[in-house]
Amino acid sequence: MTNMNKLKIELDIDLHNTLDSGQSFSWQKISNTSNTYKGYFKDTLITVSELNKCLEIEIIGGVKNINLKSEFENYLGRDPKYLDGFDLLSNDNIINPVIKMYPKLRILKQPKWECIVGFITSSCSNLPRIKYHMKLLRELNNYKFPNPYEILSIGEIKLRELGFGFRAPYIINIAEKINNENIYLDELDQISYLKAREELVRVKGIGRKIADCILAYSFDKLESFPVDRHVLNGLIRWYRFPKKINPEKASDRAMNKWGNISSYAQQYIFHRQRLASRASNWGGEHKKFAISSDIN
DNA sequence: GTCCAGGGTGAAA
DNA sequence: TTTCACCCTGGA
Repeated sequence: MTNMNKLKIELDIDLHNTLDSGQSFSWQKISNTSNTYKGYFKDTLITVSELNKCLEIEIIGGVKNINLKSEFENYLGRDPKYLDGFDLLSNDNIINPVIKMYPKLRILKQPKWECIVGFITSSCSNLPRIKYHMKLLRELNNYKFPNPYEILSIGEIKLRELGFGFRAPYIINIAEKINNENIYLDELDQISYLKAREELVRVKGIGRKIADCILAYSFDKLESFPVDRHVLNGLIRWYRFPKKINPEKASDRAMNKWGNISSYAQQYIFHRQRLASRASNWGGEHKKFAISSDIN
């Protein structure tokens, strides 16, 4: 007898570094030893397991009338190896070893609204806390992620009670905008990266970094190069960007270098920087990356 | 107990 | 261009 709630997808993907390292705030590893993640995909509660060159998905709860296979496959984005300009990355001394280490890392195409709320929430916070806040929003709304209208009825005061702090009015603000302009998100999808970014940055609470994250991780605009403090340090350290360059200028410069594959360049640099700092926290060197191009 | 930083942003100096 | 407040939490 087969379990109707289980299905397989023939994709070879690094779940940990794709689902659970900063792009998305929906996933929780179910145990330290497994390679299984649990979370809501749209409003369907599932577990995803990384098996030998394929994924096994099980529906646990929530909305069930969904074409999970094709929608989840779309969510997982595209294999970067086949994207235009990938050789720019594999020929890069700094990035090449990271690709070798994380060959199955992907950039997601997340549901837009949830991604927007997530990254506004991320400002000056940390991963566990962001995930906790996003979970609270679902719990408040019968385990469906509240749409803009529902966010408005929750209201700023309640959001502050939940711990969103200074981010609460920002979330209300964009909920109002989207609630008033029904097609806003679809329009952003249609226009160029640059126009979409200009539009997002006009919204109070969304600056350059958050706009870039949203465009890269849910709008499939891979020209985007989000610069946070880790990536900024990486660019300065490995690419000799000026020591006092500001994040926006650094992002411009990086986009200029990596063009339409910038978001992947950013992910690899992010992972490299994280590993390097983790290694130094252990008091050791990161041997795998101790190559001649490593400056200082 | 105090201090500080955590994938930022916006307003004022 | 630089500085600072904004919420809240956990660790030093």
